Amino acid sequence: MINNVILVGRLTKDPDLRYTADGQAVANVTLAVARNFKTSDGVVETDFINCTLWRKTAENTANYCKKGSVIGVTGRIQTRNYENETGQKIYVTDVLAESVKFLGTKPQQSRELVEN
Amino acid sequence: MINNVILVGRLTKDPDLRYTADGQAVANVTLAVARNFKTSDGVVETDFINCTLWRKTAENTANYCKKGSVIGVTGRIQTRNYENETGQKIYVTDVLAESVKFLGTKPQQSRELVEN
Amino acid sequence: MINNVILVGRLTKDPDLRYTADGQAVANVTLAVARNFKTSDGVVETDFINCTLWRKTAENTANYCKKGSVIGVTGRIQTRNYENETGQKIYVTDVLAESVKFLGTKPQQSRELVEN
Amino acid sequence: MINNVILVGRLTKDPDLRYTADGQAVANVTLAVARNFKTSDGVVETDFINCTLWRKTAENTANYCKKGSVIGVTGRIQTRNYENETGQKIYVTDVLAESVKFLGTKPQQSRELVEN
DNA sequence: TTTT
DNA sequence: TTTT
Repeated sequence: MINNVILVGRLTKDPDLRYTADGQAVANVTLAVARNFKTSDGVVETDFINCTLWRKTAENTANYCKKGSVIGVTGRIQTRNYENETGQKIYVTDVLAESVKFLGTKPQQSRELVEN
Repeated sequence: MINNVILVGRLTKDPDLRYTADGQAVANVTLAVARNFKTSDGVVETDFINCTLWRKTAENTANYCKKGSVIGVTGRIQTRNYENETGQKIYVTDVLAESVKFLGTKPQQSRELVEN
Repeated sequence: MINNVILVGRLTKDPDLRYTADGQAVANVTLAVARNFKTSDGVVETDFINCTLWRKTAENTANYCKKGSVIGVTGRIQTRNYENETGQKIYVTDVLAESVKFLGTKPQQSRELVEN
Repeated sequence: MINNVILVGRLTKDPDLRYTADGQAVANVTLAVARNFKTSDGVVETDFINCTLWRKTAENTANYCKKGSVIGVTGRIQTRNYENETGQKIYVTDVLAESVKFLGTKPQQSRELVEN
């Protein structure tokens, strides 16, 4: 079945790189992605999307990107759930990155050129 | 910023259609999307992805689709959070559908034709 | 740079499988993809999109699909150009498939559930 | 049927803005999109993808972008054909833009962070 | 709360 | 836990 995601957004903090027990690099980042439309009272909201990166992609992103960096991510949505300490079921959704592209770090004035 | 999702999967239950106070139709569905790869022990896992549909898209999907229907969804990831009764912060991620395509209901033998 | 395509459409003819001089399987297919909107005079038009498949993807698609099959393709747009016999420059654009998913063969009543 | 494209690339020249007989703005641009992989002899090739923009999207892109600008485009592939003066059938494929996002103009050091 |  |  098809499951494809493409994001361009800004890192909310430095990538958090770790290694699994068997030595696989893994990093988690959160992308702030401003919406292209406003609420009824004119506010631009932002979605905060968690992404999981593996291996070289994780290491390279940790090396080249930091809080505020603009990156493009392609990947797929993944879901899982677990029970927390209090026995409550917690549902987790994030994006498993297949590729990451570094798009810059400057106070970049990205600008929406569409109107429908 | 860019935020695009494309999914093809199966409804885990009948669409749940409601109306907001001001009369907007809204439906929630969950798509079961089998992964295209197996775990290290050969299991095909499935992601369960919640989608929110509005207006005509919500009504049409509720009319034409049911548990087991295969649909294609394009849209964007949205996130929000709230505090539950016990004061715990709950993070919610789902897909805001922009279009929905009905792709059939049969015991459809979808088959992956890729190998990398 | 980012270049991602997702298509669901119908094969206009049986896949055409060949092998390169060094034994790589390659297949060309054309996908008929009906548009989700009508012309000003109410006609639904169709785009005919050429796709190139390689290796296992080519062989599996040739084995499992035929004229009329509905498939999903993810991949990227590629362009090239050459001069024909009369010295005229010919520009060619097609989709390099990264994955192909077989979605059925029946006279499938795919139905658009969106309206904006 | 599904037909979705997402591109991030660089304008090969200034947008070419025109108006149809009935006053609709339309612009054509070509995006240079470097591939994320090399040929067998280590060359990074580039695809040159024609895009058609309409109305506000056309006008805004013509106003804010120029040769070298990096933009993100979402849209769909469209195909058409015609006979040229010599009676030869010419097939044309381009991307009908649904949204355009301006991502900067600097000699932007976009960098691929993936490896597969 | 999960579909075939 | 949120970026500019």
